[in-house]
Amino acid sequence: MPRPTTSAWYVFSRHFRSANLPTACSLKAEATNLLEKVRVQDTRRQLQETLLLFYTLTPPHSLQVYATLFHACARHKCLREGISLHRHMLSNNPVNPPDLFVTNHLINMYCKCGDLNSANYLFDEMPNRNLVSWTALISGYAQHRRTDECFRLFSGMLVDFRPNEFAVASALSSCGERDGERGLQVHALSLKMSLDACVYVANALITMYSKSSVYGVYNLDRDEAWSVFKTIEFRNLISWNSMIAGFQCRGLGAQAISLFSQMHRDGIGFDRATLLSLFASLGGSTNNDVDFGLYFCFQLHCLAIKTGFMSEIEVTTTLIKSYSDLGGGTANCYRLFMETNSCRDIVSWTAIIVAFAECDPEEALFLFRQLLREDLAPDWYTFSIVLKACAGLVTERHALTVHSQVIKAGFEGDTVLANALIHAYARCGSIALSKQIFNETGFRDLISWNSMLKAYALHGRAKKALLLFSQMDIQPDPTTFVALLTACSHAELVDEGIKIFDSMFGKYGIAPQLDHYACMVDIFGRAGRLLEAEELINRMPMEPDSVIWSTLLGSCRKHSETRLAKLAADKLKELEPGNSLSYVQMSNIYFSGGDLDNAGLIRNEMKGSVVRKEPGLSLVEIGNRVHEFASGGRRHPEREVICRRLEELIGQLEEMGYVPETSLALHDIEEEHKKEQLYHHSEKLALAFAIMKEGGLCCGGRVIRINKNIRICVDCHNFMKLASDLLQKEIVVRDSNRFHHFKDGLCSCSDYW
DNA sequence: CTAGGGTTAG
Repeated sequence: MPRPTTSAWYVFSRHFRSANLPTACSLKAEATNLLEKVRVQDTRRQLQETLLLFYTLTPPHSLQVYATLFHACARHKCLREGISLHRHMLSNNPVNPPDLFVTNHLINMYCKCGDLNSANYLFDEMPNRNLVSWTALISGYAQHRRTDECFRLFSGMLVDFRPNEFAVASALSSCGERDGERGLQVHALSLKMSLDACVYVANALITMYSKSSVYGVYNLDRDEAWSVFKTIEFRNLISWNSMIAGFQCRGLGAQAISLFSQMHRDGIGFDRATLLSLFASLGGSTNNDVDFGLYFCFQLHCLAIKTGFMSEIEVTTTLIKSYSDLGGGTANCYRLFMETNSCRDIVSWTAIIVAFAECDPEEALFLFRQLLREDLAPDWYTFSIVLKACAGLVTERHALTVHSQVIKAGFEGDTVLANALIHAYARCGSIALSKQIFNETGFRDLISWNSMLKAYALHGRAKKALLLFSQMDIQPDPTTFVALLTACSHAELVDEGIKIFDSMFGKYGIAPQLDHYACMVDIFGRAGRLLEAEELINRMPMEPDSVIWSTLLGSCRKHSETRLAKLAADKLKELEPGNSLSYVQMSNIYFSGGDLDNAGLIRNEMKGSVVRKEPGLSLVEIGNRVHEFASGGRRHPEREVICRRLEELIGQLEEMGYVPETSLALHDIEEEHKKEQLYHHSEKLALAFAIMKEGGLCCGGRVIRINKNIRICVDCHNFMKLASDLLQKEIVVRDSNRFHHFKDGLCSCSDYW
């Protein structure tokens, strides 16, 4: 697709680049014309070059030119450039009183760039305002989710003006997820004023209804956004884009794609906004699988390359996000990021850190350090995602560092960042720091409470969680109850759990979802009340998922309940054929029950299939370096020494009464081999390594932290308890499920996990 | 000038 604006710009810039300034200046009239085109499609970089050129031209300039440039600054969110242009205008074209037209542009520019204070100031100082001034300010507040101010402004406007379609549209655009009521009122107002047929209003209605639609099973026939879309007589590109974005924000990727194909068939064409919504809809979709998403992501990526849209940083940024959401590989994301090269900004940096944050937090932090070396200031988006990466690391060292950077950057006390810190400190084992942040946060939202409850649950502090819940001063949501029920299940609080589960709907009107049923199955199951767990599964209003069955299977394993275990394992195999748990657990159950034949059968079945047991991995951090241990320890270069230290330790522990739990191991090999297998579980190797390198331990050498990818086994649990006593050290193990704080021979979980 | 359009914690 040819890009006329680009070629026009190049004619202009050639004269400029070749330093042929007289020629360029003589093109001043033409320049105005070209500047007009700059605002339509060109990139931020081209705007910056245009501004450089503009400053070489002799003033005075027409206000029209300033207005055009302010518009371009607004579109590219170039606040710094906008401010210098504003100053330039004030010193070269002093107009008193300020021109209404240009001031409206200025308000728009400051709004779009996020400087609402300046916009508001200009607005207040205006001797007279028109509808556009009001509308620009309202949409500015709308874009920054300041709903209440929007409606105050809107009512203020109604005093002096009869709203037109733009004013109504901006009022609609200010409605957030929870402002459906107000949205309806504005819709009614637009009907009264006969503005509802106007495409501007209809487009805003599509967006408003998409955002505020109720959750539940999606039904196209009951989609208000869709019914608005269908009735628009003359749809424009924005109508289509808004509808695609509407599907996107409800996670309906397949619908977004099918609307796009219809667009294509109807010959509508598309722009970058279309692509942005489409990519986002594929990444965050719930109604189609990953293969579908990756397939269309790739197709659209090709389309974007062919049509030249990959030169736009926004398109690349959102594509990075989609590929990372769909598991398209961090390497691909990184390649895309590298291609952005010259126009990288803080948002694209944040996107690439997002791509790494969960699967490779260390790489994410490495990227963050690289970012700090650039001339870009991390914003609170960046910090929140970096803290998420910190939560995936072994020690709180990184979280502490980032915390100090958050303070230096002036974001201290920000609720979102406080929430991220609560989460990060808790995940790194420092629940005291979580609580400190929680206490010091001036404004706590639902996520703050949920994060703190979750932190207590993770550390098995059920009583504290329940106490905190009783102090909660806002409406809980489904996540609140997941945290509470998890806490109960980790502390054998069966009756409390039942009470909470019943109160969910009875007292708070929240219908239990799959997560909550899984927690209840866990509560019953761990406590050995397996029949009650089974009964609950049978009367669930929805189909149990793999989490429910693997939870039940785990409980059956703990209480050697073969019949239910077989049922759960079969269901799990059906739902997740690749999950090794259904084989491993079943074989263990048979084995510990002495049924070697069946145990062997299952193991052979597993060997014959493609399913492989997830290898146990433990991470321990020594002297600012993370060391990874796999079961058997073959990977580590210092394996020999570590094994010798471990054997020495085992000898000492055996004197204290440590008996290897060989009966629980998976293998029917020789007793000695079994022991060997157990001895070389990754967390034991990690511990041996940590005490070998004792000098370099963090936290004053008192606490050893180990992160594990799967649940700790009974034997390692016994081992850690005794080791904490022998070594007089606190050992903190985070497994896939929760934290275990071992101290003086005891574990914080009271052996119930 | 004003409707849609990149990164966001549990």
